[in-house]
Amino acid sequence: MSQTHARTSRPDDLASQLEAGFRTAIIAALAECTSVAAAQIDPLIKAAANPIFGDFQANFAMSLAKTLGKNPREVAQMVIDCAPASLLELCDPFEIAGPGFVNIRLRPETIATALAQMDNPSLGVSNANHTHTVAVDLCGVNVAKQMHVGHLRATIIGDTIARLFERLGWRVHRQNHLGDWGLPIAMTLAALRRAKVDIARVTLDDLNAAYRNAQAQGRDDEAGLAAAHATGVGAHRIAELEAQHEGAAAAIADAHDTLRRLQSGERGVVADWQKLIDVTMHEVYETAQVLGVDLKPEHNRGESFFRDRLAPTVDAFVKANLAVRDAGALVVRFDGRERPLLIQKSDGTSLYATTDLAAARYRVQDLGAELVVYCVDARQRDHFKDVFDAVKLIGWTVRPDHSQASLVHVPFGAVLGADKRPLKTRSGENFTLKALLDEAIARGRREVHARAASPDAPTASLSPSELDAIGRAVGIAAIKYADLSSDVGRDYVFDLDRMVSFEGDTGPYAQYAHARLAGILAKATALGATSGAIVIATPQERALALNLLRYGSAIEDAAAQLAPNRIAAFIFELANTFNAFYQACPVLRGSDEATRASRLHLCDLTRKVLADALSIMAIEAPSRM
RNA sequence: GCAUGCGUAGCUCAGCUGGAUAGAGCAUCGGUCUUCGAAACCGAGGGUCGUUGGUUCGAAUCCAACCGCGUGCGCCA
Repeated sequence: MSQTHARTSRPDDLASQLEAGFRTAIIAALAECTSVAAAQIDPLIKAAANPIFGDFQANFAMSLAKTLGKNPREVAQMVIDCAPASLLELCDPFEIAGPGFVNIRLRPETIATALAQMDNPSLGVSNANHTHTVAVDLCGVNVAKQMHVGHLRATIIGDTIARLFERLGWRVHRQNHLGDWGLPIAMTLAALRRAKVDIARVTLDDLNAAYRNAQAQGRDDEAGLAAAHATGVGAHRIAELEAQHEGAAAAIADAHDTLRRLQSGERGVVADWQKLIDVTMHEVYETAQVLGVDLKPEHNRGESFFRDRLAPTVDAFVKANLAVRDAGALVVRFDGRERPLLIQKSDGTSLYATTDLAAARYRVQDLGAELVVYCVDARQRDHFKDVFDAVKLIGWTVRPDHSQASLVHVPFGAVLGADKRPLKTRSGENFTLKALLDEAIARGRREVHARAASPDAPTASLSPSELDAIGRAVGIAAIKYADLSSDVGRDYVFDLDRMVSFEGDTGPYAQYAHARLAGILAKATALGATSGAIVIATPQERALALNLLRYGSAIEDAAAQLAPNRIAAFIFELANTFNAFYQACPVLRGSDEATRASRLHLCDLTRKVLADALSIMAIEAPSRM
C-alpha cells in the first residue's frame, strides 16, 4: 500500500511549523541561486531516527547540495544561517551531523506550549473535514451462512477505517454488502421449503446446514460421470453418479423456480426470504456488538438492494459500446489485459460483478462519496481491479459536483492456523467467528479473575459480574489488536495463546497502561492533587510528550494510507513510553508540588489520547483490569 | 502458462514512501516489587534484509532477472 488516499493538513502542528520555518530559510538561502526548482525546497522534516540525534531532523541538504554542486554540510549551514526568528525560538541551536543532516532539538518550553495547545477535545487531530464523504464497504456476510474468521477481518478493518474517517470529521457511509440475493439464497430457500421446515422457527445453524446441503445437492458431477464411463468403473458407481446428476439438475431447477418466484414478488416466498435474512442478521448484529463494531440495519446495502439497478447497469454498458457478446455472455474488455469482466451470463442473468458496478455507481453518484473503500479479502484483487476499471470506463467515478471519486480496495490476508493453512477446526470445518470470540472472552475472564484473587490487586473489590465485563473487554481487545496491528494485506497466523498472553505488543498491554493511568488519576483526585503547567525535565517526560504530539499526524497518516496498523503502532509506542515514564518519574510521591502538577497533567493527557486512539479501533479502555 | 502479492533475528512482525549503527514483541540469559498496578521496567546475546545485477552521494525501500511460497485466472460470490 503506497498510495495516499486522503490528505489533510494542520498548519498549527509542530512538524508543520518546523517545515514552514525551514522552507522560509531555504528560500532565503537560495535567493541568489536561480537554478533550483520549487520542489527542491522541501525541508524533508522527519522524526529523529534516534533520540540521540534530537527530536526531529531535516534531510534537505544532501539532495539540494547535489543540484547546487556544493558540499551538503555547507548547504545545511547556509540554510541554518537564514533561519527566521520564528523558527529559532522553537529550538535549541541546530546541529549538522553526518553527511548533512540537520538535527533539531525542541526547547522544553516549545513542547510544553504544544501540549497545552492540543489539550482540548480534538487532541491534535483535525476534524474540520465535514465537506468530505467516504463510503466504506465492510462486513459483507452471506445470508444463511454462519460468520467465520474471514468476516472478522472485513468487519473490524472496515469499522476501524470508518471510525478513522469519522474521527477526522468526514461524512461516513457504512455499506454492508450482504449476499442476500440470487441463486445461492434461492437454493437454500428451495431446500428448506422442500424439506417442509418451519421457517418461522428456524435457527442460523439450521440455515447453515441447509445452505451447505443445497450447495452439495446442486453440485453437478458431470465430469465425474464422464470419467466413470470412460474408465469403465462398475455399474453401481455409474448409477450413483447418474442419480446425483439428476438430483442436482432437479435441485437447480427448483432453485431457479424459487428465484423466479422471489423476483416476481410472490408473497409467501418473499416472507420466507425475509425470515432468512432476519435470522442471519440477528446474529451478525449480536457479534458486531460483542466486537464493538458499529453495524446496524441501516447500513445494509446488500445485493437485493441493487436488484432493480442490474438491468440498467447492463444496458448502460451496452449503450456505451463497452460490453460485447462473447459465447452468449456479455463482457467488458480492457486494453492490455486478457481477462474480461463478465457482467451478464449467457442465460441473461447478471452476476456479482454487475451488482458491484451498480453499487459503485450508487456510492459515488447517490451518496456522493469522493472515496469508496472496499474492505474485502485479498483474493478478490483482480475482481476489484476489473470492476474499478469498468466503472472508470463508463464514467461513474464522476460525482454530482463533477469531481472525481476514487475507489480503493483494501485487500486483507487470510487468517491461518498453526500449519500455515487457512484456519480450520480439527474436523476440517471453518472456524465460526462466534466460537473464536467465546474462547477469547473465556481466556480474558480467566485471567482477570485470577489477578483479582490477589487481595492487594486493585480489582480485588470488584464483583464477579464487573470482572466478567472487564475480562470480556480484555479478550476482545486481544483478538482485535492482533488482527489490526500488522499490515492488513498480509496473512497472519492465528495463535490465541500468543494474543492472550497479554504481554508485549498486545491489546491488553495498551489497556494495562490505560488502567495504570486511570489509577493514578483516581488516586490524585482522592488526594485532592490537581494538575498544572507542564514542565519537561527528564528524558522520559520528553519522550512521552513527543509521542503525544505525534498523535494528529499518526491518525492522519493512518487514514491517508488506509492502514489501521499505524494506529496500533502509535498506541504501542505511547503505552511503551508511558510505562518507561511511569517507572522513572514518580507522579504522586517523591516529587514537589510543581512536578506533581506537571506530571499529573501529562498523565491526564496521555490517558485521553490513549483512550481516544483505542476508541478508533473500538477497543475498550477499562479503568481497572 | 499468464497475472498478482509476499520473502527482514530461532518464531511472529514493524520499518513513517530513498537517509545516520536495520527496529519491536515472543523465546533465551542477567538485573528491578516494604514507595503511584511487575499484564510493567532496565540490560545482554541474536541479521549476507531470498539471490544476482542496476539506478543513486546513499537502497530493506526504486528498476531488471532469477529462486522459493501464496493467491487469482468467463457464465460461483
